[in-house]
Amino acid sequence: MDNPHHRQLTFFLSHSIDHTDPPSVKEMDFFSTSSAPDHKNNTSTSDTNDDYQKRDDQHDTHDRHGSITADGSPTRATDHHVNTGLNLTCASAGMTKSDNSENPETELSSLENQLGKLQEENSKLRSVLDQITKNYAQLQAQLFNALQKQKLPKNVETKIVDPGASTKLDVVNNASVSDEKTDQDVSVYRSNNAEACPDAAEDVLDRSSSQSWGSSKLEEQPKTAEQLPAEQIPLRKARVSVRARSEAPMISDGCQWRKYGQKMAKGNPCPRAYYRCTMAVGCPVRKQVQRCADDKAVLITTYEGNHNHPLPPAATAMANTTSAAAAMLLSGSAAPSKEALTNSAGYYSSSSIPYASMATLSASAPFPTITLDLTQNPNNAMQLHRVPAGHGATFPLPLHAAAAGPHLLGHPLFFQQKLPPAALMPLLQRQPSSSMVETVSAAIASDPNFTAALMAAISSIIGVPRSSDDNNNGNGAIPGSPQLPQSCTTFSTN
DNA sequence: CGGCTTTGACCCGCGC
DNA sequence: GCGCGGGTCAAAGCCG
Repeated sequence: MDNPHHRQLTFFLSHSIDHTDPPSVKEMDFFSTSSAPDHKNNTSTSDTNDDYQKRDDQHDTHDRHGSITADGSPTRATDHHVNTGLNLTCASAGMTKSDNSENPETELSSLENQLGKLQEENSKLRSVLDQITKNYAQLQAQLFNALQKQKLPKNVETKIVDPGASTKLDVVNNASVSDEKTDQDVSVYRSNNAEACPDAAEDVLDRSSSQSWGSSKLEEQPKTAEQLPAEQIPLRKARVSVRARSEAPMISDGCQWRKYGQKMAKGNPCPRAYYRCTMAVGCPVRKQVQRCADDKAVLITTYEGNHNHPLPPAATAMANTTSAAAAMLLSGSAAPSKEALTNSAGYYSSSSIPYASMATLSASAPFPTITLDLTQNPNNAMQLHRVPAGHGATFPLPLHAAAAGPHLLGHPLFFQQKLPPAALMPLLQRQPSSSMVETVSAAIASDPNFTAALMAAISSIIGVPRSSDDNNNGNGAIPGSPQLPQSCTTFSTN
């Protein structure tokens, strides 16, 4: 459990921050079980936007630095619901019981002193974050320019896209030989993405790379009236669905939505609501919100399209998350290797793969859909959600075979229908009404394997072994950074 | 009054 | 061709 984060921490320190004197003690505290009580017990329900924003900011900071013991606000630390896997705690380094036992005044001043130091450190980290944000914006612009150049000749673009798609199909075929529907499903998938709409895949990727969630307006090239429809239509062929437990009628993802329709879906007593983004005129992003027929506590939110405007920080995490998922879906890099597939073909037969991911392709799926299932708690993550036979084939599609700790690792990615998994859910379960943004981002951020897979996806798309320079929320573009939410923005949901 | 929700109608794709 | 279901439109109403 700790290892992945330690790796993240180490990586970050070695690449981005000017730590003249690495605060090893503080880092130790982060992962120290003794000083980091299980924050699963934190059950704060205050979830105002303000709180959310704070946590979001804080979370970003943790994701990036992993070495923040506190941000100067112990209460915020305790309010932090997101299981980042860092065992974050408000306990300060060196604050032991023995220290508190005598000389209350001395102790108080000591605490204040420590608090001041923590606040100072926090401000430093924030300034670092600001710098990273700026760097990110620059890199994003550069990436966009590079992608634009790369896309110009269509055949070249196709060249980039097709290998990924074929790889994916091959992988699927090999991984699901036991399912007779596989070929059919694959064919459907292929037709949906290549034959029926030859430009769909590349368009999707185009959009993904140029119109990602939260992408800056600076990146938005003026589009002609003819270009827009051509881009948008294929774009909406791919979707990212997020399943989460929530009592709220709609998860708060930081965006502004306007409801434009509601329908009763067949087979589900709960109506499906249709929303479109209203944060910018003409934003093509839409989402569907519907409760799961089987479990009404589960809210299924399906995102479609890419924002054509900057997103507020609170919205970028979700955007990044869905972008990453979509990127993996579209790039065909979700499955790193056939070997990996083979190894996990037993559906989590080994407990050494706590949260293996899997994917399904459905013949009934009108478009490729990737589902982030956040409804599973770690204890259930091993359970396999088999897609009903009538819904298509299910193939294990491990995004990572590495064992993750019993926390937030593993992101079940389902291609249409559910792909169970993951370990993200305990958070939402504890705070059903809270935003998913932090949960999702925390989970993904905590999974270097997912990030690695994403990196592969990105590489397959742009043909450059680049890691993470795209982050709409201005998250630091730390090359090779395992913090997925900070790295996947460019290749977004469709 | 502007923005949002509601809701019935309409369009379109798909399967039979 | 027809029916069904998903998705969208747009008028009407509501609300701050």
